[in-house]
Amino acid sequence: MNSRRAGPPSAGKPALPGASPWKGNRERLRERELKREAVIRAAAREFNRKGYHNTSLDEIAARLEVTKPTVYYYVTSKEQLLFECFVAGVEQIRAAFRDVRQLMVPARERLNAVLRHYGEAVASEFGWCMVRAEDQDLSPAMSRHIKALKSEIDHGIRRLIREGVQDGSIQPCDPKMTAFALAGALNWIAHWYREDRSLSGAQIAEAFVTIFEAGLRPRSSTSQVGARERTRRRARGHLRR
Amino acid sequence: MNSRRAGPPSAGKPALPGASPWKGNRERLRERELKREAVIRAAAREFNRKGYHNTSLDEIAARLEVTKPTVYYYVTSKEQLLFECFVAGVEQIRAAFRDVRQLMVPARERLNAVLRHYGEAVASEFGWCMVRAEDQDLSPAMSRHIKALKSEIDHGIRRLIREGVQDGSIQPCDPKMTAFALAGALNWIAHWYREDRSLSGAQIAEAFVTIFEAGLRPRSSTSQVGARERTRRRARGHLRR
DNA sequence: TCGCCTCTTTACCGGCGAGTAACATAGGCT
DNA sequence: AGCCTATGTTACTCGCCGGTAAAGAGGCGA
Repeated sequence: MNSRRAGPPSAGKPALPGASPWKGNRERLRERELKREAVIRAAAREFNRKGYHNTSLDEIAARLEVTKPTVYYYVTSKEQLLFECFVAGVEQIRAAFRDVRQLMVPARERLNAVLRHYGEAVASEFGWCMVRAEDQDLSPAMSRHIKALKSEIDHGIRRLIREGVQDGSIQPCDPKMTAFALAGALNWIAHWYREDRSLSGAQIAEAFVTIFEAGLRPRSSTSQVGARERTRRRARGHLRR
Repeated sequence: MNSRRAGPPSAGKPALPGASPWKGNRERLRERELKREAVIRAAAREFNRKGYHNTSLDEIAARLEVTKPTVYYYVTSKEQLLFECFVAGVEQIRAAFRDVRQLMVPARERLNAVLRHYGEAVASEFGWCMVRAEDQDLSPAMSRHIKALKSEIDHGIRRLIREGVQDGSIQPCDPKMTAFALAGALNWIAHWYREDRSLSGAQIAEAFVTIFEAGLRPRSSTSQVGARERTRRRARGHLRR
């Protein structure tokens, strides 16, 4: 799957490990990797702007001011390009799960931390690719791979929810549906965030976490609520746009 | 935009309005409309299964056991097909807003009613098309049209939220972000619902409404919560899949 | 100076799929 | 019969785009 060409072609030199024969080699591999990443980021940006199917490799190449075969020098196919973008996005979220594991706080707060990272990842440049990488667009092998990664994240969220219900920090609820609701709300950010960038990814994530925590129904802190709800007759023509 | 061919070709008969000259005409127009709808539904199903770009008009035609030009007899382009699917889905939601307008209940309950319909619409056969109709895939004219409809729904939700905050039935919150969160969670149903159909659309919508209402943080009804949160050290290797 | 390796280009192929032209069939209406 | 309209079909066009072959261009070691 990972198709970096293997190291020295066959026999470069008898090694001499410390001081380098193959002097500039390290340097070159580094540059190569940088270019490869540039290709992937350029692809992510174009996919984000115009969608996977509406973006041609010629366009991606043009953005980088090179030609299509150059792009193919760094990746093997358009599909792989999408896949790499997806992985780049998902990796941020996996990292969030790892970070959070050692926090000694109630599960709800660990969940919140993950959701914040999640939201930021979705708002990042790879967000669209991560969220919208469709199994339908990919070969069976890649499709399986992507599904596995998505499922891992989904189950990570469900686990945190379950733990939260157990330790009392989360309202009893159906972990599966709740995970779908949370992830869905956050995933959807990718759809509207490019139009409306008035807030940063972190701000949005924070706002969402607040909403998730509180819920719509007023908290009883302000006396009993049900009684205070005033049913008003709405004026006609109120629904005009 | 609406391209039904206009009524009688030019001069059919001098009218005679009661008993019909043009006898079977009514009948035929009706059948025509049925076929047209069948085309749109077939398209919706295929788009749902394989995505817009991965579905060819030949495939849609094959599903109907006709040929591509027949499809073109009923619609003018693939784009229009997507658009009609979109409208079919959105119309269900607009209807929900209309229905709810005359309910004499707190805004939160009106919002919930809309969200239930919304969720069912997304889980319906047109859900995917409605949610995923991308401006990027459409001509500027259609794109504007779709954006307007989406925006109408978005603002409808925001309005209900604002009203709920005012009448005290909804927790004070940012209407815009809250609307995005709610709509996003529901929209996302379209992504996972075709894989996992263990629940009906209505059941899912109901579950989501419950989650939105309650929020994650436990309600204080069960004594003061913060104190009960037990911080547990998680065992190593807990994150294994 | 020569050969080799890395990177990039120019110039092409092949196929898929949207959309169309033109012809075929069926069922009235006159 | 003869015609007209509605409905489908067969058989095509044509542009786009993913992917590739093959040929430079520069650098570096020998």
